[in-house]
Amino acid sequence: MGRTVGSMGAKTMEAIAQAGLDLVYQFGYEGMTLRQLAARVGIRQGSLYNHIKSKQDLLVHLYRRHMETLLAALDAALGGIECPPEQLRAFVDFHVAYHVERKREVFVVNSELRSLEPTNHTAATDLRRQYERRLIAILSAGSAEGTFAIADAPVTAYGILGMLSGICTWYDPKAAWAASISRQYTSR
Amino acid sequence: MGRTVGSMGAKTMEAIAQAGLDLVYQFGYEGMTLRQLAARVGIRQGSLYNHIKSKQDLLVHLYRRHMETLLAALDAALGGIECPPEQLRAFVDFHVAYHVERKREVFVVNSELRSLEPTNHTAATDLRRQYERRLIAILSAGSAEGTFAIADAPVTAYGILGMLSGICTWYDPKAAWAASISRQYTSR
Amino acid sequence: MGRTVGSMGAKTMEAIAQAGLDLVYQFGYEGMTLRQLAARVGIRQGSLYNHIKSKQDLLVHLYRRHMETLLAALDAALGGIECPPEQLRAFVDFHVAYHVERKREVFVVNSELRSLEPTNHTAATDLRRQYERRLIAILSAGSAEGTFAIADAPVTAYGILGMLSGICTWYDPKAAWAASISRQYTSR
Amino acid sequence: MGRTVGSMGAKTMEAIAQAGLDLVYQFGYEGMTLRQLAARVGIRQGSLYNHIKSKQDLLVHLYRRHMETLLAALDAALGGIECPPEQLRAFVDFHVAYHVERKREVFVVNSELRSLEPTNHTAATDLRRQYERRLIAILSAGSAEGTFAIADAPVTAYGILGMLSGICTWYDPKAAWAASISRQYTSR
DNA sequence: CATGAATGAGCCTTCATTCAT
DNA sequence: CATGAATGAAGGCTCATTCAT
Repeated sequence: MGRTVGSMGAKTMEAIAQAGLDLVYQFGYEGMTLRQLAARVGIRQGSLYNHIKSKQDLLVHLYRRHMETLLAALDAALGGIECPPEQLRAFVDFHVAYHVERKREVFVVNSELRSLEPTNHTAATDLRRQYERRLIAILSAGSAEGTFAIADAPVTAYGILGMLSGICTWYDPKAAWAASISRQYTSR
Repeated sequence: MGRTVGSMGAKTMEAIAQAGLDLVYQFGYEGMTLRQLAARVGIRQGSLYNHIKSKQDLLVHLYRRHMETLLAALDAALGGIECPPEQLRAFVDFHVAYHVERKREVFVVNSELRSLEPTNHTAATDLRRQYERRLIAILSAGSAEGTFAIADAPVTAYGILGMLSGICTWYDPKAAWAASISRQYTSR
Repeated sequence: MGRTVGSMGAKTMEAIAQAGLDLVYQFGYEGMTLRQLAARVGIRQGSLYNHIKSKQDLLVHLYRRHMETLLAALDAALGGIECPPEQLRAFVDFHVAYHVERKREVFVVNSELRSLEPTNHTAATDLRRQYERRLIAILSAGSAEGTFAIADAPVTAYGILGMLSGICTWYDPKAAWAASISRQYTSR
Repeated sequence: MGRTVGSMGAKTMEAIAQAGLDLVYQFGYEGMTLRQLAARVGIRQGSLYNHIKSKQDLLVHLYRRHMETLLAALDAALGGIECPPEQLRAFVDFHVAYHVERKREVFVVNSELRSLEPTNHTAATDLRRQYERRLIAILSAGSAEGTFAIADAPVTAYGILGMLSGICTWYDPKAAWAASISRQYTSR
């Protein structure tokens, strides 16, 4: 019965990823169903399997997509900056700005790790570690040149990331008080 | 047919709540099953319904139990303190200490709100609001007496709670660096 | 909601096995569906899983049931007979009579081995080997006492079984010519 | 989207039939899938429909191919022989030799009749009946000339065919004991 | 001819829930 | 109170088949 309105060949996968992210954000991975997903995309349930291998595969796709975009954007943000303090400042700026703009992705990535099967869990954790390594490298370089007085670069890195992520949970650029916070921060 | 090892009359409900918390923490509300729960408690699936009305009812129970304990403990922590600055300090101390000790409950309560049906969602939100009101009251009192220079007590309260909750996501009393953080904080 | 006409507790499993055998015989293991099975038993599809673990488990049950009944009946048929020639005659009588009476079971057991998963396949083959060993033992004993002049007991056993099974594929006690065959055979 | 390695124009249908026979033999008609078939042939699933009309059509093709080859080979084997006893001997020789060499086809044709839809079932049965008629004719001729003392040619024919088919289920020319059987038989 | 993507029906299985015993 | 067996709904996934490109 051929192709129907609402399906556009190669763009279908993109639509699946988009709708998938929404649904996982809204209902959780276990809570969403592929029937919902298909309905949002505008295709029948079975057709999803022309684009993903399984429901789990969709989650993996979401993870990988997020992490790879994140890593690429970070590299772009740090590009050309040489001295560690500036790199650190750029890292912090980037991290908060990027994560605050993508609350859905961040929430999904943080709360659905438990739904990844062992193999995929490992792969996802590896990607995250690559991101952490960027910060560790900055801290190590600054420590080596004597600019940063830190005892242990990895431990410090985890501390910084934890605190920054904490910010992302409560900072909402559209909230009433965001303006005042922003003013204080940028007046450094 | 008769009672089995593992079920001890009145203690069964407590076991269900305990195991239920573990499972929701581990797999999420949608991800856990009543089969698993019954297995951990040591009874059959149908027997659960002698103690809970439904799966949703279990989640509600978990929420209520957590919030009521929290409110009671807060009242105990604030009891007898009169001046707002001391109350605020006590609130902060209490909040962090309490939440850091109950990461499982906190995680569940924060991430499974979406799984509460509308009515229960409202009830849970109401309980949380009671907690927030305690802080708002402290801030208002301090503002009224001129000790705190804040523009808007509720907004400030949400900001403080968000930041404190942020801490709870990364602070781990058993982590390598916890000692040094703790030293800095208590030496105020 | 509660128990319905057509389901009688402990007898349900027996009904499942009966209907299951019919269906596998009629449509093959892959060709039958659990919907059909449930319909024939008079319960809903999901209720089957209170009695079997899976569709595969049903097939395994059918195999085991057949083989264990067969082994027990064989032992009963050979009981008390001492001399190998008489044992052999009893074995042949038994084998043909038993298999001709259970064409459905025999067909299923012979044609659905390929649908058994590796582990179950092995288990089924082991049971069959037990049956063969009974015949091998008879032949060996007869050979040892000099009554049978055979070069290799196992090989002879497989030959005999193959030929007897061949008979079961075409001999039909209800067919037009069965009477004359029977007359010839019993006139030995 | 041109043509791919593995598909060679006109030879594709032959490859489909070959692979189809293998798969039906291995998994049964219901158990095999067109995905597997396409994979073995080296084309995509949809491309199969350039060569077969449906899955059922493949099975019909397999049946027809087997039966027509069989009938032609039988006619060749019987060609020129005039006297019924010699014809009967030739028929038996041919039947066993041919079927023993094509165990896969024979198994499929015997065990998948139930998967043929009514119309095709009839057609297949008709072809088989043509084969049987050859034997019936031989028996009738022999009976008419007084060489064979048989009461009913068709019934005798079915009996002979059943027994010969029985042989084909256990006789394996590559088995350890085949040599001795063969010696006995040919020394008639 | 081959392909990729779509379809709808159906499959096995699991789930939360109920209730007679 | 606990149990075993039942229920209906749903879930993820596969299948044969179609057709525009």
